Amino acid sequence: MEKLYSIQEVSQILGMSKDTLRYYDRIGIVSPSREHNRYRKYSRDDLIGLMNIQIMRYADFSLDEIKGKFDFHKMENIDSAYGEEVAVFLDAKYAETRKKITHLEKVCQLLNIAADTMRNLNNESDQRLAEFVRELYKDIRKDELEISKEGCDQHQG
Amino acid sequence: MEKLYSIQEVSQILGMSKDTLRYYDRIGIVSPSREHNRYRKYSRDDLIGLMNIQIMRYADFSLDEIKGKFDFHKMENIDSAYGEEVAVFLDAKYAETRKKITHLEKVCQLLNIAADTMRNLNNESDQRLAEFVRELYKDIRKDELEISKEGCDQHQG
DNA sequence: CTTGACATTGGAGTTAACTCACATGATATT
DNA sequence: AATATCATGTGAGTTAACTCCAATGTCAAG
Repeated sequence: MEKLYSIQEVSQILGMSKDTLRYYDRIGIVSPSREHNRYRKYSRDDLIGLMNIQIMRYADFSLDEIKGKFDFHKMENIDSAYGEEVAVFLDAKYAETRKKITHLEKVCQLLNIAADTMRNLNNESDQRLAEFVRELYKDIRKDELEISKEGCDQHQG
Repeated sequence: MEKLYSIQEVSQILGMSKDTLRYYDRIGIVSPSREHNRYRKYSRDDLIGLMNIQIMRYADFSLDEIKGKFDFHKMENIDSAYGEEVAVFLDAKYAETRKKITHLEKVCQLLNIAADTMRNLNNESDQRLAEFVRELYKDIRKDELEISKEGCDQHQG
């Protein structure tokens, strides 16, 4: 018979608060078995599930996504169709993440130029900042328009 | 006399909702002058302020940060001490942003390996994923510990 | 049998940056 | 005057992922 862990033990082992563990139970993400006294008892599999969730959260998956796509009861019997479905999902997340990186790279450039401008206040750096911001602003507006094309019925009140 | 813009015009020109503009007024970020009928009338300076805010939001500054550090009334008379203060602030934001990028690069790697694993289910890719996750998990826990060292009194319920 | 440390639940509070609903007032057109 | 379209302020709702609280139950030790 395998060892079962109390909520306190799991909290310490995995570094998540007891409230979070109870929350995950509530929303059906990891629901451990119970003792006769209704205390939660986490199995080794529960711990592994929780660790997987920590990884997914690190990878910026929402709890909804985790619940929808990575139900580990489904995962037991993986057929290749389901495998491919998940792979496609991961690909999409990858693309999304790359986009975020591109965005943040631009932000870094902006911050760099702006700090420089604040440090040595001359026309040259001023111009450079202004130019960069102009370019950026075009991008921002372009993104906005794309969004309102897809989602429709924004900003027209 | 310069042209003044109604809230509707500003909304269309800058692509922000009227509610957002009213919200910014409420919290004192951009508060335009009023007509006798209490309608908001945005000056050219107000528009520039709003565009600056759009840029800052793009750069992931919170409205609080914007309000605190980039009050454009202060900005009028920039002394070099204030300039340096802002520059330091921008530097910190830069470092923070670089950290985020590093994080997202790891996420990309993870997603890549995971998708690969889901596509061709063999021991090799399995191992690679497991290994990568192990490394990642160390990092995650390391970060957590650092946070609870700084902020103190977390996770010990 | 009381004390203390643990556990349970349900529900409310937190955060940021909006977003919406509503009752009402102003302006322009028919 | 009626209508349509704009504006106003206030307060409440939204979102995700917790986080906190209060009332209560369980259990081991002294």
